[in-house]
Amino acid sequence: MAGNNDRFVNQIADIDSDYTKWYTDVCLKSELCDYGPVKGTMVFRPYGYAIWERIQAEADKRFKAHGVQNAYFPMLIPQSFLMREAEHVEGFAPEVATVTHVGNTELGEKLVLRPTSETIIGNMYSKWIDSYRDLPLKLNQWANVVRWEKTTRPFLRTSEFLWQEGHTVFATAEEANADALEMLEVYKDIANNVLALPVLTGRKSEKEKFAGAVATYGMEAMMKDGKSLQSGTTHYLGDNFAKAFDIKFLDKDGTHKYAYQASWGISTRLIGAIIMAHGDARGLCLPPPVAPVQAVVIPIGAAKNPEVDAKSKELFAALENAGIRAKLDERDQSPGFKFNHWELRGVPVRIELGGRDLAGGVVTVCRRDTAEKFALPIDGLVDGVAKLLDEINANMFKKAEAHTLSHIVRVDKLDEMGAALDGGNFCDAYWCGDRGCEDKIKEKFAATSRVMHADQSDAEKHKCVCCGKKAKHRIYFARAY
RNA sequence: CGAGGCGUAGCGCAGUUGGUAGCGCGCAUGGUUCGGGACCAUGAGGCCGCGAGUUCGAGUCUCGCCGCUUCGACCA
Repeated sequence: MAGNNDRFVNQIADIDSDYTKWYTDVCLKSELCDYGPVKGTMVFRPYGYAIWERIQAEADKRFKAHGVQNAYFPMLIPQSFLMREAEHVEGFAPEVATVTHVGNTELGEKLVLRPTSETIIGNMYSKWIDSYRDLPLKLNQWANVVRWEKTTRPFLRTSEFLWQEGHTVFATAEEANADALEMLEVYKDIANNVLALPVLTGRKSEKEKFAGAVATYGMEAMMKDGKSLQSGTTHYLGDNFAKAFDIKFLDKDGTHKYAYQASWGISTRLIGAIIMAHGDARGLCLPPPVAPVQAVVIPIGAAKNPEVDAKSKELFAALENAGIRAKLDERDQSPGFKFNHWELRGVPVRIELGGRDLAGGVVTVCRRDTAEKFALPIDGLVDGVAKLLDEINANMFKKAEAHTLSHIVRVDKLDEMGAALDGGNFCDAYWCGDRGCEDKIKEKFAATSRVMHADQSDAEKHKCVCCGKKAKHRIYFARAY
């Protein structure tokens, strides 16, 4: 099924034998992105950027519903800002790029390219917040950030990447922590319903926590190779940054208090998640809500059949008018070429229209997620396609969820972990909470703790998978990107 | 930053014992085609990563450098 013609079998690497190569092939050959001239940087091509724009639109809608407004803060941050929060410096220092010169003149205070904006936003918030009446303050920015990573991969890890970072401020610790948890649910909603991506959500271990946070919560998605991808994080920052940046407000009781903060982010890494969770031997498979092209109309034999030509134009216009992102492929290429072209690019629905269809008053429809081909009547086609798009989205989620659930195994003994991980599984395990055990598991199996299980009720009845002492948490261990 | 691999056309590669560069895909033009990657003809496209050395002669041998990449360590 993969290759109709031997010549093209190798257009993208085989997904089963070389997943890594398959991934980069899909990224590049479906024209999502390209490598930038500077190592580790990535160019978003229009097709890839369009996916990001869809994610942005869906996220903004939800942020707005949570009272969040968009704003923008500068990319250049005084180096000293980064130093103010001890854990924060330590965590980010190794990967921060610094601007030292302008022309030939050395700068008095060096500037860093933001690796994240807690510091500069904290600096501004301290000016803007005076009273409890100014709270809560909920801002979000869509921005680029720079983190100079050693090894990079398109979408998953690049020296510069695009994301959104929400920064919220509250009068109380409870509200701030609740915000971090609420936003995690928003992210889960986006993952599930926009990206058809099942995720595990929960609190992260101290080791995996954001540098400067009191608590970090994350959502983890399982890729087709069984590795986990951290797909979004929310942080309860306590008053750590408030103290570092002097964010205080005069409360109702007339006393000055430090504010409590949360921050949260999702990035273009989500596009990598889509690729790795849904892609197959034919390439990309895009969930309809983010697909730049949801349905492609392919006329067959239009050059010799004016009716086909006219009808395909008419159907295309009808789809567009109904708000379906459609495309009419009238290129002078063979149908098979076009089929493969759009399948590689993950277009959810293909509509074939030829003389044979026309005679029967139907079109031939092929859905990308299942490869099923069937006829749909031309009358009412727009509704049929709209329904099909919803169904595809639901099915893609179901399929990914089934894969995820069937690849989570309970592991009670350390020596079972290696086999479980090698089999592409997440390990559902109990853990004593000690960093030493996490380190040991990392060293032995190259796996890390991902997020804590939603159900912690019986954790203390069990023993740590690593050291055998009384467990504190139920948590997932997995190999991760 | 440690260990391996690789640098030849846009991409993927071949290049025998040293003799001045080839294949497939892609691209361009014309024609025939069009229900799963069409075919024919013609054509464009190369600082063989860079720099030294050996040689009458280097893509090929030697040394140095640079770049990329896979696996580790570090991370959204």
